[in-house]
Amino acid sequence: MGCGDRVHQAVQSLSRTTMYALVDGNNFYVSCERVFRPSLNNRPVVVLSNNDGCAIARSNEAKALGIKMGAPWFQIRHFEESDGLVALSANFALYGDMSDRMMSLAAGLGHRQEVYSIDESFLDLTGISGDMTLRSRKIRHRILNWIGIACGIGIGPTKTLAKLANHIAKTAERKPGSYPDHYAQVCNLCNLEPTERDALMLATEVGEVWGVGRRIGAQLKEAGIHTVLDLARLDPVMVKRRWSVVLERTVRELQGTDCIGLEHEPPAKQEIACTRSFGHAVLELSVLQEAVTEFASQAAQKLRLQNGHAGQVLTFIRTSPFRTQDLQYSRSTVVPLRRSTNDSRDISQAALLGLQAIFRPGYRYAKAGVMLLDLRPANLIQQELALEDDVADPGGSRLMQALDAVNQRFGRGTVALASAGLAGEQRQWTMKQERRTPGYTTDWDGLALVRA
DNA sequence: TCTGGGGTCCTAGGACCC
DNA sequence: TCTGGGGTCCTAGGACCC
Repeated sequence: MGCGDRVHQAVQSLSRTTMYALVDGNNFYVSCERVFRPSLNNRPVVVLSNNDGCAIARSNEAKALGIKMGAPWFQIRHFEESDGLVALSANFALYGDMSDRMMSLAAGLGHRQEVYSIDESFLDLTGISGDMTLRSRKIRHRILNWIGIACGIGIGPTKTLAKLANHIAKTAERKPGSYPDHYAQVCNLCNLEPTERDALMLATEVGEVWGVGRRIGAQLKEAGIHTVLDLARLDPVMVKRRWSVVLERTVRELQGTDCIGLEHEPPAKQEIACTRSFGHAVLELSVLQEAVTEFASQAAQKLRLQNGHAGQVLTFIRTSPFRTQDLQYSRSTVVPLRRSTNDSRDISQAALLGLQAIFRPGYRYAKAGVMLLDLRPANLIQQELALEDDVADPGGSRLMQALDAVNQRFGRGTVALASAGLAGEQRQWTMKQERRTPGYTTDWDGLALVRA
């Protein structure tokens, strides 16, 4: 052991060594669907994005067919005939509800939890005594038994290493022989001898690392860095100079230095977006106006839900980049609000003003969206002289509360702004969803029937 | 014919201002 | 002959994540 290593160890023992777990549901959306339709077990299944556009979740059997993440449905639908592939429209209300249940059980693993995405959470295990691998297997078993979702659990001294361990745990289970079998389902990198850990890093491609995407991955390989071990052995200072401060942090995390840490509470959002691709190409301004009004009101409702105000409204429209034969057009614009607000009417008005400014006739529009920017807490209200309308209902907040309450009780879109147009089939821009499963846990009409 | 949605952070160029 | 520098805002795009 060199002098530098000894100093390093001394520093490590002074500052308590961190330990994180990452709990991640396997093929999450597909697993949620299978809980209520066991007939889907052992079959290739994909869950499709909005518009039934592309695959956003795949069962192991679907992965084995070579179906890639994000594959367009029209390119893979032949597997329906040839291999019995089942495709379902995404049912996000169901997945959100299953997620809540899974998260509450996963929380039992550590003393703090950061819910990172709908199917993943980090747990802080720092300072907990006992066998973390055993403890993780018990939690995993409980989630599988009580909720019906299979998870992979990875443990490491940094979040990036916990992510890597999680990848190993899931891959070892799905592809026997890819890693030693005992890493399947739960992989704890904190327990390993350096030679064991290096062997795992050597067996893993650099592109699997959290923070290394397609582009950076290709650049690294170009530079002769093929495995996680190659990346972990680079000099962080060189990495910062040649690539970026972001990749430097990733390298340090792979070397065991905790640079990211757990988020104690979700940070305040900086923007709220509502964007959609259309079921069919849209040419008329009037149709875009309906869609933009609807997106603006939905974004405003999200904003009210988190008790915020927005200072700016961004509107964008664009053609389909996949239709290379079409003339392309993509523009966005930001309209500042006179005063920050969460009132659907003011926000829609601003969004429509923006649309007016960027709309050009003669294009086949494929997508539009509204984003709320410059967000702040609603309690920081800028005082100004009340206008006549505002005297009875300052800021329109009582009207908006009533709107939200009605829509909460009777379903989204029961009460809407007139410029959003009529609901249902008369709208020319709504998305296709032809393969939707029932809301098994979120809708009384969707309850599963059990026959004795 | 048919290719998602919601986020974050970073960079760069042009317009404009002093 | 010789034409600054720094700041901000806007717009666009790239990279990553799930």
